[in-house]
Amino acid sequence: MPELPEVETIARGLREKVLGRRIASVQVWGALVIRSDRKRFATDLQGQTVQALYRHGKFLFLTLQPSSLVLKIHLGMTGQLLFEAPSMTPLKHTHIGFRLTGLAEELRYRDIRRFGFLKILKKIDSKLGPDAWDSSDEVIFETLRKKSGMLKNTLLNQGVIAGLGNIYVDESLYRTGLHPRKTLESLRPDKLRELCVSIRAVLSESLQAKGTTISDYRDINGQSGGFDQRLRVYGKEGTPCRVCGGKIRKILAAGRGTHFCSRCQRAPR
DNA sequence: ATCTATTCCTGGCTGC
DNA sequence: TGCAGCCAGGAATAGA
Repeated sequence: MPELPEVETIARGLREKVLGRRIASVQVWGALVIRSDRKRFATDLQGQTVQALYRHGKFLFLTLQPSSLVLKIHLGMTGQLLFEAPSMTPLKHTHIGFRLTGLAEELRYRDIRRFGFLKILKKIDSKLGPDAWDSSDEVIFETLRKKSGMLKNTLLNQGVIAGLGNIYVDESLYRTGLHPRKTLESLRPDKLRELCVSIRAVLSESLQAKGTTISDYRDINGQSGGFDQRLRVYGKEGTPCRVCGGKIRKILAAGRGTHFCSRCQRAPR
């Protein structure tokens, strides 16, 4: 499932390929992933040049000229952006194809579970908090300092900090020795600082490995990520903690499978 | 303000 | 081997 490092990896690859190119045509095989006016989708995009590509949290924003419209993309759980030869029969669950001028391959959006979506907007919208990677440590620290609630809930909330998903929240909390059900307001400033450092370290390491491959994540070249081997708690329930030998457990928190070390990460109260 | 439950969806896994 | 049932979860939304 693509979280910040995976989406950033995709964004970097995409920029190289699509910036400055004009969208020659748009093929729609499955319109259900389009969350704006479906009738207008292809015609709005055709003839537009991709001026810039931004990532904010797990969202991608492609700004288009001359219309100034914005194509907003979220990959959900299983969304993939792939470059394939137009002659190649689209893989099952491929929904949209973009032909770009001067590019032999076609950019295709594939999404098995269809939790992802594409949307055309008049301008970049943002209900998101500061990006977990692009913002300074100070901004992340100050943002979290003003918040309350359970760590797992708050860190997953994209309106607070944008980009963290289930995997990286669990991994960050593990590294800081914090139980996912602890509250933000119960943390001393130095511990919160430590959490911020852990978040950045996990993201940095995963980005270097080009992300984690869980489910169907692939970058634009169809490559999977390499961070899987560095996961310490996510998907490791029942195995011993590498630090203390305690048992890694899995509970439900914030409606998500939540992994932690029963010894390193003490439950509140 | 914060939290939980629900909806969307399909492939993979479990158990019989 | 087949198949039913369950599980995974990001975002949006309703309701507590």
